[in-house]
Amino acid sequence: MSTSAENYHHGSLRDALLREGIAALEGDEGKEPSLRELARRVGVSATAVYRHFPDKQALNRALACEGSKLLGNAQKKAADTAPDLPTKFALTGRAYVRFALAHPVLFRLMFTQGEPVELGHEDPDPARELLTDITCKSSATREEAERLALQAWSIAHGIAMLMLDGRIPADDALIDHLLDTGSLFPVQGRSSEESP
Amino acid sequence: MSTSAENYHHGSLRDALLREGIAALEGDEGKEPSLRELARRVGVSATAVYRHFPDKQALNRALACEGSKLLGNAQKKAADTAPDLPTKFALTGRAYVRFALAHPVLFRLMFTQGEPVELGHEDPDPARELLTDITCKSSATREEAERLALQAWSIAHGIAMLMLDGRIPADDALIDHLLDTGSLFPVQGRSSEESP
DNA sequence: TGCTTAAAGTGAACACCGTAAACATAGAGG
DNA sequence: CCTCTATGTTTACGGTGTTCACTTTAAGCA
Repeated sequence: MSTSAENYHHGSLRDALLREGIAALEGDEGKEPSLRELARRVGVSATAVYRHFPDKQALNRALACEGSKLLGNAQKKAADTAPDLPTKFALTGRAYVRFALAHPVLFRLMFTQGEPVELGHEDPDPARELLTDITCKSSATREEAERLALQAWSIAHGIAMLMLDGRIPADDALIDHLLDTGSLFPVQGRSSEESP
Repeated sequence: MSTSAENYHHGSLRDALLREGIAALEGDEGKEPSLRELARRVGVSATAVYRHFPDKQALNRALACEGSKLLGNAQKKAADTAPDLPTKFALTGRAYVRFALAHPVLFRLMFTQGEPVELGHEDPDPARELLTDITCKSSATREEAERLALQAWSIAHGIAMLMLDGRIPADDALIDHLLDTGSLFPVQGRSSEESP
């Protein structure tokens, strides 16, 4: 009797905390749940959490990690529906901003954590990996590709944050309008007419 | 004896709170000071704050407002040193990101507030005003100018946030590298061949 | 099988926090 | 001079993250 069920010692508290934590973050309440509140929901004493995470920040980091995976999946799914590279590029950015708007608290948490989240052991943020992957194929030099990736990331992140903070109307059309850099990013118009 | 000195009834608590608040936000401690801590620094009981602000969020909004003025000044100063429009555009963006890096807690506070800060009664964010002012002079249509302004704001804000969150190295050279949109934003190369 | 042991969960306690309510004081104005 | 009101203080409540000493439980070894 020790497969993975929730028994006396609750079995897998860690997983339950992460699950309930993500659920709470995605819920409509605009605030991240307190440690005690989370423990309450899982049906466990507050201090039990400390058997699995050294402190609240560590819990948050784990949740942020979970969020990064979700974002990565959303972007990958979006990219897969696109036929060509420019479309992939555009849809990836759109998915990024939409994810932020769909899960505001989680998205904020993912970036508010002190250090960048280390997902697995070696591989970095899947979102970023996908992005550089795309730009690499459409730029001459590697430096140019990296710069393009960072610029694209910055503009998407900026749009997301400004919309989250109510500085810019969180309008779907506006997302595309701002992300459609048109003449801006060369990747948009270069895949078919390569050499100038 | 009631000019503006700090007397028995402390005179101008409101101003003192704002002053000490900004000082605390600009200090090296990476955390925004608690209401009680702030009151302690000013030498007043915690609940005295509530005579001047309905709650902590209101205090924060006032501090954010103060911060917006500081940012506006920094940008204006940067813009004034530039001879031509493209340079103004570039230096404004650079000042924005540098301000964020120089005052991380304050900058975050300015945007984390629920609603956008209303500075005076009518006039909006001075930073944004300056920006649209610049893009208006370099774009054909008003729509094009607004889009350009929002895109520029987004990329600067994105860079600032990503650097603040440790996603991107907070490197001065990198700021310019990413902000130098070069072929990206048309305003860069248009001021000399524009017909006024 | 039974004993030991370490992992996992508990409750009480501490120092904070934001906020509310009742009370105190000082300076202004009739 | 005496009152009134703006501004401050004390006390108190519920919430938080975290520590500590304690109990329970399951697993491993004799």
